[in-house]
Amino acid sequence: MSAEPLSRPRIVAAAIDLIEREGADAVSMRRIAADLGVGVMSLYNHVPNKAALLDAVAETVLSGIEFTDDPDADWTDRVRMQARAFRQIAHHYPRCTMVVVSRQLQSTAGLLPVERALATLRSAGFDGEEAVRILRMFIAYIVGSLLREVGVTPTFAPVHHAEVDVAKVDPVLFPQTNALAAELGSCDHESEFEFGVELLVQAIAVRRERRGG
Amino acid sequence: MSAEPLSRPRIVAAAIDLIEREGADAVSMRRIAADLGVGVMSLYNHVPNKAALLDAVAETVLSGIEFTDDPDADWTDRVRMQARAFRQIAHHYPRCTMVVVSRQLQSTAGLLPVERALATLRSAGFDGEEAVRILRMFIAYIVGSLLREVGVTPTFAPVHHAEVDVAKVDPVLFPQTNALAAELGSCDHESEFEFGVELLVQAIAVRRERRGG
DNA sequence: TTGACGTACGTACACCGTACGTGCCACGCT
DNA sequence: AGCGTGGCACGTACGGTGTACGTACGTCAA
Repeated sequence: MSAEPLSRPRIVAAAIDLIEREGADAVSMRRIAADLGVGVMSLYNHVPNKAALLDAVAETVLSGIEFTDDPDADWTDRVRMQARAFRQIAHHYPRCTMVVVSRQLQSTAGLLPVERALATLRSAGFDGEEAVRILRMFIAYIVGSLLREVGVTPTFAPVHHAEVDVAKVDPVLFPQTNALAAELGSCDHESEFEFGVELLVQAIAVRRERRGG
Repeated sequence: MSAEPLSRPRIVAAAIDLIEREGADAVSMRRIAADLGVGVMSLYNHVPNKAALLDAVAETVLSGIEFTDDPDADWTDRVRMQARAFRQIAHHYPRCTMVVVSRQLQSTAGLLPVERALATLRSAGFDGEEAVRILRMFIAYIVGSLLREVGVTPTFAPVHHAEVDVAKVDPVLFPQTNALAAELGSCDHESEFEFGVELLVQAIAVRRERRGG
């Protein structure tokens, strides 16, 4: 039926497509095989098992990050850009994001952003230990932000936007939560993300100056 | 066999036990029933389905947070304490952490920390909108940190400690990563977490002063 | 020509979540 | 006391899952 002869990249692409269309829960070897018009066990000629397939999905998504690093720009701008690059892929493959962050992988795809970030921080004057600490903090913040943004919707629910259902919060037990229900209920992910990145960038900038960079 | 008559709390406790002993992947209704010495379908008299059971697990774990909030303490200390409280439960239920962060729940268990944090931030002089933004940023950082700390080990692997395998990194393509392999390979989660919290606390403290709080 | 090898595929097994029906028992009402 | 009723434990069964294994069919080397 299909001219091309079934390959690992084709299988991974089908998996990514399926995840984006129907969510990570819909992924099964049988389903992917069906989407490719192929027998189930044929997949195992190219992929050792399902876990490895999901790892490959994560790696492929991660390697799609577009880094437009400008060495002449201010280091703070470069940090900002790299943070946004992570968020871009999460925006491009929203349903895959959970898969990506769920599996830690030490492939070159995951290492390239690390290399870029470390280089940027070193060029900003931070020593190795500090660069690693700062990188880890940024990664933690970005991962946490993307998880919130993606919403971790297990089903096909149309992105239930309200974090807090106003009607259900007891004003006596939770006065603050109730008073701020409007703010808690809506969330501009873009500006929220930028707010955090800005705070972090300025915090490490202050730290750099104080150290006498 | 068992004297007590099967109840929702007993089921949830068995699930938590199982997750901590063998990981989240080992959880199945049959397995939980077997651990309780009970028929599989008996569980469904107390829990509508597996997803709801995992939600209950998350809620139970989350409600185990011990808040020792001191209203007389400096607001920065209170923020630090609340951040550490989150990390404590992740330390106490390491394998459950992924389950907790994977499911967003709007129960009172999840709302109480929110209420506490908002109250603290409001008492520090931040207005509602800012308090929500800051809270979201802290949650993102904490969630991201805990995910890294937990390691997201799907199998029973003995907490593979090295993030970067030194031998596999090409020094030409990844000079920074290679040079900092030692720092990247080991991670004192405690001090790493504190570093981030401190940076965030100081960043929002600066922001508060600048605003004229 | 023949052998080996890689690939596609079907079958089979153990396990999963859970819908459904059945029997038991403890209770409230008459 | 007799009876109805409702909740709980349980067995069975169905459609799904990952994947081990055996098989058949290409293509290419000797």
